[in-house]
Amino acid sequence: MQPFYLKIAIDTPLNRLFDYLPLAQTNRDKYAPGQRVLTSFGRSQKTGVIVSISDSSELKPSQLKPIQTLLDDEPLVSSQDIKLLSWAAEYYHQAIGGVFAQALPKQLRGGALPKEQFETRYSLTSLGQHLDDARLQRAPRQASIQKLLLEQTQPVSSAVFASLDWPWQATLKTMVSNGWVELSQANVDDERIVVEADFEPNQAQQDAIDTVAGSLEGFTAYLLDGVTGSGKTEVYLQLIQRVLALGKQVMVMLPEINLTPQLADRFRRRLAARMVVYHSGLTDSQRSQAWLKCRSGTANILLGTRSSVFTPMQHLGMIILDEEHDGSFKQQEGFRYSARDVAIMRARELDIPILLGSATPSLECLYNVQQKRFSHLVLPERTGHSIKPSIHLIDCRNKKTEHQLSKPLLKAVDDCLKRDEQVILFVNRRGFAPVLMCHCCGWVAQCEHCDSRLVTHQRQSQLKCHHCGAEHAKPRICPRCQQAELFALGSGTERIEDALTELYPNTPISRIDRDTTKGKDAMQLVIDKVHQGGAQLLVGTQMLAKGHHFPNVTLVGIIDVDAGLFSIDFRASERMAQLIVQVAGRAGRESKPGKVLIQTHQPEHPLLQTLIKKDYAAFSQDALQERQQAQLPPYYYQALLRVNATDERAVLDFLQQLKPHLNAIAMPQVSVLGPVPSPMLKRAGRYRYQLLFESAERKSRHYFLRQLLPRIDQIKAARKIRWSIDIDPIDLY
DNA sequence: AGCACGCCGACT
DNA sequence: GTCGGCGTGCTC
Repeated sequence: MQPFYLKIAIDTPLNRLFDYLPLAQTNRDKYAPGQRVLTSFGRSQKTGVIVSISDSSELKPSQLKPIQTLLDDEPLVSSQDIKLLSWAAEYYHQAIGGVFAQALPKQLRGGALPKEQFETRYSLTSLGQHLDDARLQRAPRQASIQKLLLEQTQPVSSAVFASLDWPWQATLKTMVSNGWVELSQANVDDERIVVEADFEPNQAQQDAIDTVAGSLEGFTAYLLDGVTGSGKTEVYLQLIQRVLALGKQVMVMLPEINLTPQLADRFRRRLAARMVVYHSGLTDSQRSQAWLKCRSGTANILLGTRSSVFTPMQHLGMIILDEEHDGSFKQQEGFRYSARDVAIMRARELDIPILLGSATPSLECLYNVQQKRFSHLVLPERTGHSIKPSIHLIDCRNKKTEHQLSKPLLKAVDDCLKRDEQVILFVNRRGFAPVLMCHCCGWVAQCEHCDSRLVTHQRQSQLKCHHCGAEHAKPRICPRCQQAELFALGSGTERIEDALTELYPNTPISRIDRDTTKGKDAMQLVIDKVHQGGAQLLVGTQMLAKGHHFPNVTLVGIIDVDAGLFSIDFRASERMAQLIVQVAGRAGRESKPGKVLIQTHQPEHPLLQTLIKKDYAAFSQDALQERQQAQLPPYYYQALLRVNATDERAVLDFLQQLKPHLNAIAMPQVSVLGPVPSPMLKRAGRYRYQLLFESAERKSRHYFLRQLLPRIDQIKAARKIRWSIDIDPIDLY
């Protein structure tokens, strides 16, 4: 018999597949790519996924071990998904085994049986519906259960009995054995009644629906561009209905967990569909159940966050990704990827449409629209439904401010509070102050683990690194010169909150940032408080810009917009504009449109002017044009090579040896920025350099890295140092 | 990445 | 003697 080898993806940082022998006396047709296997790997045991089956191996048969167990008879991962995962591993320079591990829920990764569990549903039999009154009077518990079930029009889960304060299980069991209550197995979350009638779309919505519905077969990326309240969700709903009618599944992705319940409710009221939600808040078994139900087709709608982009779907017919511009679609640590871009790739491979929705589209997407790679669907503002807030700049040049609050802003706050209305003050920075400095010697609190400055958190008397999460007690004296003259520079939400408490001692103030909304219900408590109405002040970070609408807020103050205009990060001004538009959109209602005041020292900045005089669309056009005129590409692909070692010379030697290689493979489209000057910093006895690669072309970046990485391996000095590569997943297909 | 092996100095 | 520090090499 011809020997064959199993190429297996195993969860290890080593970026390669591992060859294993099949079990003794087994035939080749027992094996298929996508099956999980249990292997002995090194000294430990690991589960892996068969990626391919091959006639050859680079290792001698004596070096190979057989697998220990074949866990699946049928492939758990489809060949299309194997292709997608292999692509993602290569594209994001990640170890393939790790990528496969991420794509499987924890239980399945551990080798659990891929068995769907179905919830039991209860309904009355016709016998149970017409029980004798006298008999029920003698059995009050049975009567209560019958009453609950009589109210239902379809079989229900045991959740309906939750209101009973006695052990209903035994009584129910009796009723089942008497033939009064019937058990059935349920699909997922399909216990719903469609209460809302179909909505009549307006012309723009209808046009968008018709355009997409006209080409449900075949890949197209659509940018659905519409301001808050223009009815994007309605377009989604109608298109979902059409795809479901074809017997296919739809994947709907949102940037954050907090946004899922709202949309899930809306789906339940409108769609008679079998929906599952998938996000990091689920338990392990909920996750694997949701995953399996998407895979088998038991569920036909998946509503999920970034991590759900790899969920297998048997008959996926369309992908919808809402708030396309949102940074939460990027996984920033570990396996760095952009769920938006993976979703686009997935749609392309499956040859199905993908809808990217946003009120403030990213420049990459708008550029792709310009290049005719994406199709642009615009929903204009709906008249009379939501009124555009008025935006004004406050020129802060040469003006006195009280804790960064200017006179005109405070005047507007006063007026607003007098009218019993509410105010949002937006500060895009948590904590008390971003810099802690010594007045005597100029020492600045720096994080020793990374290159950022430590932020003062006065409430906990701590210094925190917002980059890597390091925390220290706040020192009382300067660690360098021992003088007790430390002062906090700049302000974050805590400091603005303090200033407001002083200025408005009788007005309720809520602070909304990651620190105050950590608890399970903390966010909901704040929202409830705000919805009670009355004069209130809300201070917060970008959390305010997402999800919740505050109808009684009529004034939005943006404390400091200048940082967004001059950051080295080329995406800062775009993000700033998105935030202004989003925060503004959260406030006011038809009868009381919001007013937005922006404090700035750059009132004549052209991008700011365009944004306030026109709108986000004009701003983004200008921003793209500005880059073109400066001969800059619309966006960059970035990669960061981190090099560190125990002594500085080793790093310098390494860089010296790397230099000729860089010269040999450098291409005009790729610039090597670095070593980045500042980060030559001592870090627990280690020295560290960073090389930043920038390229405007995806192809050249990948070519470059593919050439470079093996050369790094070749350099002997590399053995003495550690290096890692980090790729900013700002990529489109 | 982990983890074991092995070589060397320090200490009961 | 032997405990443990970390430099080196390996995982099919």
